[in-house]
Amino acid sequence: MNRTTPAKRTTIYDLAELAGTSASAVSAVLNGNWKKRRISAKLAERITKLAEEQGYAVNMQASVLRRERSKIIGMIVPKYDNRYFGSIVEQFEVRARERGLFPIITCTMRDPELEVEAARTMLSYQVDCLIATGATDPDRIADLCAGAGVRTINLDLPGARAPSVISDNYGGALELTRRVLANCRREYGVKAPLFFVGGRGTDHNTMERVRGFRDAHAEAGIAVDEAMIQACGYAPEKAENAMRQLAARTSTLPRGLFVNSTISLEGVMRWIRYSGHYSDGMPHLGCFDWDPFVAMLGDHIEMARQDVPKMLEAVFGIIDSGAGDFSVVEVPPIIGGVD
Amino acid sequence: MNRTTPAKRTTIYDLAELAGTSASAVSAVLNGNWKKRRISAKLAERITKLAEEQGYAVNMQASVLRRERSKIIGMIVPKYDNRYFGSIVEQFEVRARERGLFPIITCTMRDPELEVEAARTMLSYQVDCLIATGATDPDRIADLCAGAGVRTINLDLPGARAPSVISDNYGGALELTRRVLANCRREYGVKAPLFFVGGRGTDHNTMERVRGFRDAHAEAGIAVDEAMIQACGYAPEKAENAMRQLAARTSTLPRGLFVNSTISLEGVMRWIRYSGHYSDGMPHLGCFDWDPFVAMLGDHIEMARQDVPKMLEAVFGIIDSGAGDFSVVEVPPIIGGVD
DNA sequence: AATTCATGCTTCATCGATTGAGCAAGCCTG
DNA sequence: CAGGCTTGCTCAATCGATGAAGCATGAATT
Repeated sequence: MNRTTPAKRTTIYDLAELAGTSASAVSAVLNGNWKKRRISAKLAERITKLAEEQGYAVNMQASVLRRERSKIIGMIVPKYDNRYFGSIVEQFEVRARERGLFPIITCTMRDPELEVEAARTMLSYQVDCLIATGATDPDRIADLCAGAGVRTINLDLPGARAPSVISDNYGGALELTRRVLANCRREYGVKAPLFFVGGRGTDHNTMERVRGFRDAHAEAGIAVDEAMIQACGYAPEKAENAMRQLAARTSTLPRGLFVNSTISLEGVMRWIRYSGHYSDGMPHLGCFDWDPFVAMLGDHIEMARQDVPKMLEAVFGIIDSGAGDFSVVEVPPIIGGVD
Repeated sequence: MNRTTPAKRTTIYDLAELAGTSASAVSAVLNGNWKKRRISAKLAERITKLAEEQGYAVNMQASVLRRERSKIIGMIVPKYDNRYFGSIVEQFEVRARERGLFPIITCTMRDPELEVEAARTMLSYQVDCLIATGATDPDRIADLCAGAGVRTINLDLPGARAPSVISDNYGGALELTRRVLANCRREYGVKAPLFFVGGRGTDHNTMERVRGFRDAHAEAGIAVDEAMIQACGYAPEKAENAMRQLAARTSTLPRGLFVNSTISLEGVMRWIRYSGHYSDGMPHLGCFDWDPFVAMLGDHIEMARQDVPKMLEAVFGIIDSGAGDFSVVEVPPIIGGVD
């Protein structure tokens, strides 16, 4: 099709020739600072019209190369398979565009190697700022960026070498656990510990949630055995497996579960449906994360919905203010049952 | 922090000086074609080591500016709020990286203006190829790209001026409708039409699904009234509203519904839960799209899961082969109940 | 000894946009 | 009418990477 005419793109030089002026004037007009450069309104208009007619589009590579700031903002994100990360990404894009920044996002499939690789690539593309969302090793990324003089902000999981914006995992888990314990007491009259399943025992969020989980039990005067806490990973299969193993070693299953993400919940629910256990009645569930369909699964479920708008507001607050301290902002999640 | 030392990035010139050689040699070594350029293995190794030590990263803007192909591949996508688009984006990234391409994705919030704006921006960033996913006006985008000599491929919704990869909407809807009709007949013994809700009446996919819906009814000898087809838009609120209106004008609600996306289903389910209707028993549902939690909502639901891996295989097949004809590839969705 | 050839580099123009410096013409001002 | 100021532009260097062309050096061939 276009093989014959390789569609040479219009440049400012082409426009300059057509307008009988210099590339410099064209550039000034097209990037809006023609007043500063004392270009007449007449010429400005002529150039603008020509550019439109010719379907001119700046070559960002050339433009970025010359300028000192690229106005590109990067984000790395683990997955796109749940509403939490989905809305983070959506809001990130909206807010970036509002500020005239160009967002580039890359998904690292929860692979630590890919995370670093992705960060490096983004630096190659001259991002002005990089948001590391749910990164396994945020400090490694912060170091990489510091070496290139690029700002980093951690989101969802905190780091020590850049400002962080996270959920109040402790507070959220504390309240969530309280509610599920109360639900169990109300319906079944039991005062037994819940089973904590999902997440990585090494990550900050999971540790904080476990702490909240423990404290809520302590408040209620319920002892929690080590075996009742299985941070087996986030994947559905892993959570499903943890449930299977739990069932294998206890005669009476717990009447309440604390599930550490919707993704893990996927596995838990699958197991509940197909294992035949809990046929005498659904256990009370608490899920640290929100999903609209989970909310419809029944009245036995409470969720902690992380407050994505507030979190992103905090992130861009840091960006806009240029704050440099490595503090951690904790945003309370919204706790509720079926909405 | 780095305010004092603006962290001047290392360039090939810096490395050249350190290695006592020329920038040209450094470039040749670092981008791998030093054999072609007859650089000695000794020098190559020295430069490589130095680059590593200095934490050198190519400036892609400069590199892309110079080369004729950018190896950047763009995708525009309507939303990240459902599993379908989420997995499209994930797989797109994986496959792009496999081919040494740099994926950039942008979400247009189903806004036709933003779609065009986003396409224009991507062209500015010199994408080699643009995938328009679920675009309202794919041909407009195709024209823009053609003007810049950039390939486009339509995904999810077809266009006339670029190759397209879509689901077999007709076939999927036909089979889905058949199953829901059969379920209704089995459980309730009724031979009444389903209610079609969600989607945009103007888009190809919805029209094809309506066609499948109609043909399945015709097969079963069931007449379908115009009012039973409400392509009211995708948003949950719109679907919820359509249900409300349906209930307001009929005395007996249909025993089966065809819901045109999980997003619309969100609204439908909400209405079912809170309106008080259907308290005598859930209607049989068919949903054109898949979600793991929807699959757990009960045994009254059938889903058409669009085959994302196959679709992306087709997309990259077209990219790899360089095919130029504007044909439409239709990939059959996977139909099933609770998985 | 003269010529050819391979090897291992360096030089320099180039991609397109940006911007500091500079220049010419017109207009005031004293 | 000389000197200064404003207006409206152009020139040319620059950002960093790339690759065609060219230039030494030494080895091989005639």
